[in-house]
Formats: sequence, structure tokens, C-alpha cells
Amino acid sequence: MVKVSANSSLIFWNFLDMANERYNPRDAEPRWQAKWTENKVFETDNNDPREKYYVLEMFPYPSGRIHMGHVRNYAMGDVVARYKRARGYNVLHPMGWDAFGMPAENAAMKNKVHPKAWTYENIATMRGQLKSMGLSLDWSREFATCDVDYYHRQQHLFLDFLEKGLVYRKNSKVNWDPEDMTVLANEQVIDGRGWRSGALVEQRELTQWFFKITDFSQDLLDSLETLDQWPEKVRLMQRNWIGRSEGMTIRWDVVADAAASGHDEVTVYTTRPDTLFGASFLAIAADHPLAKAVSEKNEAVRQFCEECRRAGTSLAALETAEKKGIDTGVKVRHPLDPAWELPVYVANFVLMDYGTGAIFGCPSGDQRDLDFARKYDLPVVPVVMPRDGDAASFAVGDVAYDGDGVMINSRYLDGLSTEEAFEEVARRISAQTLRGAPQGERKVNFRLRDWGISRQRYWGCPIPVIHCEVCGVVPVPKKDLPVKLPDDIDFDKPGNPLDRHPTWRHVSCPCCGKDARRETDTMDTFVDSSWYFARFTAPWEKNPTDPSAANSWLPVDQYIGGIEHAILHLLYSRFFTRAMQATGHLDLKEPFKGLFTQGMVVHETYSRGEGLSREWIAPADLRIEETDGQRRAFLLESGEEVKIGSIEKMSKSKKNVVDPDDIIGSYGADTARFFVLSDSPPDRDVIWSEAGVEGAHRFVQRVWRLISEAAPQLSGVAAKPALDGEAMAISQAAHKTLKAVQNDYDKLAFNKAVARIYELVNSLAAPLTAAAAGKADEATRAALREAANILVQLVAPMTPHLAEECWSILGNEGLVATTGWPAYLEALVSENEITLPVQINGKKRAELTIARDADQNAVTSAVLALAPVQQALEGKAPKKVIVVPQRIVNIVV
RNA sequence: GCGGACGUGGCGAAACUGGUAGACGCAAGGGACUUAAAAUCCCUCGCCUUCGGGUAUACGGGUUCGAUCCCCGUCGUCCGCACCA
Repeated sequence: MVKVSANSSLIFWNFLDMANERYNPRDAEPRWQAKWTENKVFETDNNDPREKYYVLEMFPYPSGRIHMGHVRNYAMGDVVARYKRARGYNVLHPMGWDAFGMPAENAAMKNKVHPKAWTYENIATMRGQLKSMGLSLDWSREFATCDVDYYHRQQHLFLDFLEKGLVYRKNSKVNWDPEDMTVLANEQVIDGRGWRSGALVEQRELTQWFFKITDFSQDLLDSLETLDQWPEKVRLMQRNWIGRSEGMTIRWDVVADAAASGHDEVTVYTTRPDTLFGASFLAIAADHPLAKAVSEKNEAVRQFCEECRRAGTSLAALETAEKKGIDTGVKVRHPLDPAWELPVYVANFVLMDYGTGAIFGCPSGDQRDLDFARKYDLPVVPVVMPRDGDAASFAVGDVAYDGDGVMINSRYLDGLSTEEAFEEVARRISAQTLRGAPQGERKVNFRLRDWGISRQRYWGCPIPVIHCEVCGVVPVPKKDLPVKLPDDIDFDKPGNPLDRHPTWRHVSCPCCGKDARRETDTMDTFVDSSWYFARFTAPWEKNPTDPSAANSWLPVDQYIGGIEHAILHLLYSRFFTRAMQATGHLDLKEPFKGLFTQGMVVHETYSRGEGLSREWIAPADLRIEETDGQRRAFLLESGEEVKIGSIEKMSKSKKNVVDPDDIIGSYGADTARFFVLSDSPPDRDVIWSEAGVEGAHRFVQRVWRLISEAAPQLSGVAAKPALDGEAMAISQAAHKTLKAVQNDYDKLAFNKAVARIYELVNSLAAPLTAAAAGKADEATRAALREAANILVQLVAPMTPHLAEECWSILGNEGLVATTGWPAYLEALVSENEITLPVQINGKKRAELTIARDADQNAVTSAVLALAPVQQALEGKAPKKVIVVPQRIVNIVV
């Protein structure tokens, strides 16, 4: 694997007595990294007057070691940072750690290490790994979210949000793991059981802290339009998540009856008021107040509601659950016909936390309502018919019609379109009153819920409030911040260690001075990552931000990270930016101007055995052989053959991981960086393969060999592009590539940049070799020196160490890292003559080389004179000649 | 179920969003150098071919002088949301 040995001295290079050694990244990389650090090349000054550029990659969770996904993510960000720096921007490129969270507590329970020690040790390891990648980061701004200094400012923000009414407390249903005695997030509940304990998860009502993200629902939706440098996919996902719908609320009068205990109306939300005459029942959620009231007197209803609550947890159960309901006995009056009475059911498919927790069922227009109606034998009246339907014969069988169309069976609405009927019903019901208030109103509804941030855990940012029996919930005064996590904790028992700490929670009330207790909930770790990008702009500041620094650096110009954060992290950050604007910490709405979601690093899997006894094998433990096009894998130890399986995301469980340390150790950081950037488009998955890495490494060595061999001949001449003569081809290749690659870098098309650079190296190989042998004249050497410099600058963002090494041996002053981007010469990138493909009837039959600025007539007559064209025309005139300037000529015969 | 994306050689992919399909890399094959190997360099490489050419971008249609690109339909893969009223 390690191929960094010096070349055999037996090899005889007749033209060369030096620089015949292979490039040794283990020597060169640390050397250049030290040089960059020593010169503080990547430390950013907030007072630098140049135009700013903020590039940020999603900061890592300090899990222990970096993985290839990190390498790819950070390599991309680093290319952008180095490229923009060369283009003259004042670049901010910081790094930190998303350091709070469950794994530290799990490690504490399992290995008896303190979460703090575990976390900071991991950070130290990973910082070292990132540094070995040679990333152009401003390490002076580094922080971890578990630093007291950071969460102190987060508590400050919390208090400001609280004061602004953006934080509140309410009862809410949570997933409660009775064994671990903790709340679980939805994604931590698998098939109704806790992901760690395996215990059946219960739904519990707890008082929880919430951020009022719904205050911004409409704005978060509307502003997506302005994020034109975000992937359309992500914007769409956010749009769906916010889930805006336009409809109306309608109040239904309850028919006076002994069964209806204390409820005289039911409010439903609907997006289809036009179908009101097709209504045949109301359905309410099991948690609806009316359902609870009825339950007290009706045992059957109580049991049904109970059943619904139990079934609610697992997704699989929801999918397959039969639509079921139970008649409450309550009847309501139709809002457009007081004589019409409808039954009220409790139904298992109605959700309490969407709309009003109550719906009216229109079986002909909604498949679910139809299934329900058929099951309980409720009327099915078609009220909407497709435009081309026949009113007399139109009927609904087993399939509901939920499209637009023409109203039927709807009295005065008949003949109207669905939109017109919507308007008419909305108008009538809004004008109608029930007990002195309008019976309904137009309402925009959102799927987005407020953000519950309470976590019953230790390793998170403490929520800075105090509960006093007299004064109620009292915010911790800012002067008393930070509320620090206690260090002396034990994880012997399940549950929140803060809760059972002997002294921590006991505190006197800041208002009345009486004994009170601290809030023991800590914040969701998504809070930590919702504003770190703002903190990086002035991490030394005693307030959460320095608004002037935040306003000048933000928004982040290019944010790069995984698609898995398309919704939550990005939505929360967008909310936080708005909330911080409302509280004066910065003044903008959208934190991320450009967003790029990179693909994963995937790898083949290897295994032996079948089913339960299947055992996964790490790639490091085997060797691959190829015979007759068949690839086979064998264990290194025993030689036993194992099965080559599918290509999947690198994961510990499938053991198809490659450790970046191993790759950097044997091939160097440049090879690793270059490989993850080449081949696949950056937003797609890249397949890690040994052959691919070898290829990347060959490229690194090739560049070094070509340049270092020619360097003695080039370092003495001044770089000068050749504008004529033999050497012009060299300068043209370099300048054309320069233009193309900078265009690719602008678009983050790293794979295309790589391809272009390969082409340039291929075309420079022969002249460089000739120059090394002393067979190049002065002009050629000057052109080669210039071309070599350009090549080095082009690769510098991707393989920065190699670039510095080449830069230096070519005799250039200073560092590539601080050298400005070269400018291509227009004269060298535009050709005087172009070759046009000539098609006959759309098939290519000839080529025509002609002056670039030749007019259409000149092109036409030149084309018609071509032999293949003459032949095809057989003396006749062409039917049509299409000349696309600079592109193609097509002759129709 | 709803919404979205994608489908190009043995493989990863290009093709300036209607203009020479397969750049570049990987793998493979042949050759040079070498006692031999590694490294390096050169050549070949979608399929068929009677060597003129024919044919090919999941499949079937359409629009166009011209379609990987636009339109309609079919199949397949992946992703997001999911009882949303």
C-alpha cells in the first residue's frame, strides 16, 4: 500500500541529475502546513477592506474520528476558500464543533468517561486529523458548542427570545422511554420502541419549552423564493414541510342533546368548503376535547380513544392501520341547512395537532372519507363532477373524485366551478352568525409546528430559567449567566442527572429570594447549530454577536453540507436568524445565500456467511484480484474468498469504511482531496475505490515529475506567454484551461475542473519533457514557465501542498496560497479559425475550417464547395442551408 | 398515496440547456523500455460492418433542418413527505 519509496537509482536518466525522486507528501505536507500557520495565511481580519466571502462547511459532531464524508465536505469548502482567496476576496473560512448531544452521555454510561472529557478528547483527535488535510481554516476562531463561553451566549439569546415572546412553555405530547426515563425524538422511536433501551415508548404529556417558529411560517415560505442559490430540491422540501394550505374554519352547531356535554359547537378546518353539500359526517381526533367529554359518559368511546392513542406511535402501524371510527351520538347542524343533522364520529385518522382536530367528511370527494362512509354506511352524495362528465349519470363507486370540476347536487351552487363554489360558500358562511360571531372564516393553515427544544438530558445547554413557587417561571438575570453545567455528575441511574444532582438545581429565586429550583431541561442540540455561523464572525465577543461584524460577514456566501440537513437544521437556522434580527443581534433574515448539498462517499461491501451469521469484512482486511474481468476478494489472513456485495454508504456496521488517516498516511492529503473531488459530480455519491485513489496518486506524482524535471531549465527564465510561433500552442492550452477551470470552480464543478486539468497536463507533458532534456528554445521555456505556473495555480485549491512544492521549485517567490489568481489572455483563448461540423440531412458528413468571423454567406458558399456536399447534391440546389454561427452547418437536400 | 429527481460504453462520467454523443479518468487489451517486475511512455477500446458505412443516450411515439436536451406515454431506480382535512 505504501508507495512512497525513493525511485531506484539504477534507473538512468540521461538528461537529469536531480529531482528524480518521487514526491513525498509525508515530508512536504507538514512542511507547508507549518509554513501557512507560521505566516498566519488563513487568519481573517474583520477590518480587511476587501470584498468579503464567507465559506462554511457544516461543522462536525466530534464522534471520535473524521470519516471520508468529512474529507469530501471539507475538501470542497477548501477549494472554494482557496480559490476565492486567490480571486482577491477577504475570505472567512472557520471551523468548530457541534459538541453537545447524546453520544457523549452514552459513552459516559458505557465507558465511565465524563461527557466533557470524552468530547474534548475527540475534538483534539479530529482537529489533528483536519489539520493533516491542510485545510485553509482560520483556527483562531475555533469553538465548540459545549464551551461555556458559547453556551453562555446561547442562554443570552434564549432570554432575549423569551422577552420578545418567541419562547413559551406548554404541555405537549412526547415520546417517553420509561426505561431510560427520557424523552425521545421521533426518529429515535423505532417500531414503537426506544432505539437504545428497546422499551415500549409511551406518549406522555410534559411541560416543554418551545420556540415560536410558526410566527414566521409565511415568511419562511415566501423567502424561499429569494434563495435562488439553493438547490431546488431543498427549497421544495422546505415548502412541503411548512405545508401552507388555504381554507376556512367552519363552526358547526351541536344539536341540543343530553349526550353533548358542555360542547355547543365543533369547529372544523377545511380546504374544500365547496364540497359542503356532500358532507355526511364530522370526524374528530381521539384527543379532541369533545371526544374527552363524551368519553366520560360513554365507555365504548373512551375505549376507542384509548386504543387510538396507543396505536399512534409507529409509522408502520399508521400506514397499515384501518380507518376506524365510533359514533359519539352527538349530532351537529349543517351550516347551510339547519334542518340537516349529521353524526359526529371519533376517527383514528384525524390528528389533533393539525387544523382544529376536527373535519367534515365528504365521501364523494375524498378517498379516506369514502372508505369510512362505506364502512359505517353513511351517505355518499357526489357534488363535484369532472368538466366533461354527465350530471345525470355521474356517480361515485369505490373511487372518490377529488379533482376540480363542476358542482352538482349542491342546490344553488350547481353549475359553478369548484373555485366559484369555494368563494360562494366562504362568503355565505363568513356572513352568517352563530351565537353572535361569524360562523366561519377564511384561514391559512400551516403544517409547521412550533419547535420543542426541551430535552431531559445532561449534555446540552441548560435552559436559563428558575421555577419559583411564588413568582412562577423566572428568567435567570443576564448578570447571573452562564448557568453552567455541573461537572460532578453520575450516570449510574437512568434519567436526567441534572434532576438528581444534590445541589445544582437548588437556587434562590432572583425575584423574591425564596428557595426555588432551576429548570433541569437542556436545549435540543439543533439550537446550538442554529447560530454558530453568526458566532464565527466575532467569537471573542462578550455578547452573542458583534452586530456590525455579523452584518458585514453574513449571509454565508457558500454553505456546504449533507442533504440530510435539508429541512431541520436549515429551517431552524433560518428561524434563528429572524429571531436574532428581532432581538437586535444581527440584521438580516436569510443566513445562507448559497447552499450546496454534497453527495456521500460510498464503497463496496464485503461479507461472508448468510442471513444471521453474515459477517462483514473491512476492505483493509482483504485483497482484490481480477481474473478474466471477474473481480474476486480474498481475506488477507487466510486467503479465503469472500463475497463482493453492493455499493453502500460507508458505515461502521457494514465495515465498508476507509479511514482517512490511513489514506493520508500512505498517499498524502493531496491525493485524498484530489480523489474525492474528481470523477463524480460533487452533489452525487462518489465511489471510493482503491484503483481510483491510485489514479489520483499517479496524477500527483506525474505533475511533480513533469514540473520538477523541467524546473532547472525553467526557473531561470521569466514567465511569458507565447503569442505566436511554435510555443503558442503551449500558452493557448494553458490559458484556455485557465478560463475553463475558473468557470468550473465558480460553479463548484470540481469533477469538470479535474478533467480539464488532466487535459492540460497531457498536452504539457511532451514539451515539459523536451524542455527537461534541454531541447527548448528561450521563447518556449518562457511559455512553459508561464504555463507551469498556471497549472500549479489551477491545482492549488485542490492539492495545495503539491502546488507549493512545485511553485517553489519553479523558482517563484512567496506562497501559492497568497498569490493572486492569474488572468487569461483573450487572444490566447479565442481562435482565429474554427472548424465547423457539416451535416447533410442532420448527419455529420464533413468539416469546414474557416475564419472565425466569416459571415454566413462565406460559410454557405465554402460549405457548398466541399466534395462530400457536392456529391450529395448531385448537381441540384440544396433545399435549405442552416448555418448556426460558430456551431454547425446543416444542409437539407 | 402525494411530491420530486434520475436513467448515456465494462465502470465513474462529459456534452456551453436544441447543434460533431462518449471529453477526462478507471478497468481491460496490445506494444516499447527491463534479465524480470514495478514505474514510465506509445497505441486500441460503445455495438455491428462486406471498412463504403450502418447503428446507438431505459423503451415507444411526437415536434424540429437537427433531440441525451423539448412534448406525450410506458418501464425502472433513488429521494422527500405521508391519515394534512
